[in-house]
Amino acid sequence: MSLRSFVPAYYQLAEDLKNKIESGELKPGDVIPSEAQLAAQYGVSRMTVRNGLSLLSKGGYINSFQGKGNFVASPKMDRMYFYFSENNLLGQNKKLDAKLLSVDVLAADDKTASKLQVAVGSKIVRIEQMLSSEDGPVAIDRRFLPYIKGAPLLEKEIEYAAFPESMSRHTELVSAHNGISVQACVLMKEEAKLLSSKVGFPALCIEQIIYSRDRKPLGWSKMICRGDRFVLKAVSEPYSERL
Amino acid sequence: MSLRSFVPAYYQLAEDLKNKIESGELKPGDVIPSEAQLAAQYGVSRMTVRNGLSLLSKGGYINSFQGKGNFVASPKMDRMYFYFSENNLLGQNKKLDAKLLSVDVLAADDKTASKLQVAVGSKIVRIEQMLSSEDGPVAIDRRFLPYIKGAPLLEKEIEYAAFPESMSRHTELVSAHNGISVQACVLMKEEAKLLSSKVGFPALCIEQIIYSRDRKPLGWSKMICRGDRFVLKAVSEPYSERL
DNA sequence: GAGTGGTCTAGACCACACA
DNA sequence: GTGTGGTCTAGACCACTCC
Repeated sequence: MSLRSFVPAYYQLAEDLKNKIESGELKPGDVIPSEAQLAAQYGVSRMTVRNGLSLLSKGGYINSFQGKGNFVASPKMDRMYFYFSENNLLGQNKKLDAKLLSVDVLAADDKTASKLQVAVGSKIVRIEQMLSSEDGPVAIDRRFLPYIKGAPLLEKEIEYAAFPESMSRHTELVSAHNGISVQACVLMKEEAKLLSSKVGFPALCIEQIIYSRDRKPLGWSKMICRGDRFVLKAVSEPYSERL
Repeated sequence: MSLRSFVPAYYQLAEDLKNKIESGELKPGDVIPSEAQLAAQYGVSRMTVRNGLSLLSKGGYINSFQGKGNFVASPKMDRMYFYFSENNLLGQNKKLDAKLLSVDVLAADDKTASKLQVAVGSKIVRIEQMLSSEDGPVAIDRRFLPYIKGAPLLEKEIEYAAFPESMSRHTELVSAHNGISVQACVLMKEEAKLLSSKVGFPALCIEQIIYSRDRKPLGWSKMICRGDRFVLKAVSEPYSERL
């Protein structure tokens, strides 16, 4: 290639094509010039072209079909992403403050045992905390963990009381993943009191189960959020993975 | 390489390393053998190794640092995603049935104008529909679109009344993206009636704004979902993008 | 058969990190 | 300086699609 600026050639190529896609010059379904053509056009080798195209592919801009060509993809608007950690539950700027309310060791009841896939009556740890923003109380979070003596998870869990945060801190130790369900509910008496709200007011119930790499539940969290102070936001493309 | 099976070499390498990561042999933070070492070890060229590593990188299994090495990544448990379209709002198996209630052309009030970034009083289309599962009514969806005569979006929109579905059908024409917010609310009189429920019962309010590629709002949807029949589920790792 | 993307090689030079 | 990943080349053969 002749005049190389500071950005890699494959990146320039990807940017060029991306711009053509976003400007509408290349529409979804359109075929992209063949890799050989692009290589000639940009004066680079085919591997460099492929490097650029793989960027676009990773970003969801194009799809490749062997023997046919590279085609502009339709944006997947049905797949939504959001972050779920204490730093961004309420948006980028607002931070939540976590206050530990209680830590108990108790026997698992039916529901908890089923969620954690342990025997009914086995020892579990319950951690209760309150999350507040500058506006006041936002949510009550109750976590349940199997009581495993000496498990690093447990000890740190009690020390720093923050569910997804602390869990992800431990993923240095265990590869894990995470499932969330969001439901509408209303505040019960105790929750309303803790959240300085009123019984029957709308709330979000966010349940979270964290699994180990072999799909065993490591923890179960149930968060009750004041409806007026909590909004869950999601977008159809990853926040960071933009080209 | 000597004995090649049916899968590409780079893929085998990626699988090998993935298994080592998932089995715990390689833990998050661990460094992976250098590309040169892997190349020698597997008897392939360095580019082939890099091809395999890029798979792992794309899948979030490893991170690369120039001059340092490739490292096993910690799973990002704070990044959640879910699908939001009528076919999977309630899970994979349940399908929602959409019933068109009304279509009107009216003048934008303050709120709608602001959401759609149009002038107050300008013409907009309002489409109201009810979504039901086999269990009965689930949600009321109200959509607002700028009234643009002859816009393909609008006409099809009225024809097939399904928000994310129909919108994504049109993304063959316009690259677009999508923002959702989820809030707790309670059923108002009219909604309760339509949903065969009662005033004050918990509900989810899901607002969705679809943007064109130049970030102009193309549509605004506000969905009121019966709390007892609607659960939003999200997970921390892609279903499909697995290695 | 001609054209496409998929895989792969055996080198090369560079930018960066670390000692 | 040595080792690492990042970029790039100029070829090659294969599998696939379409004619």
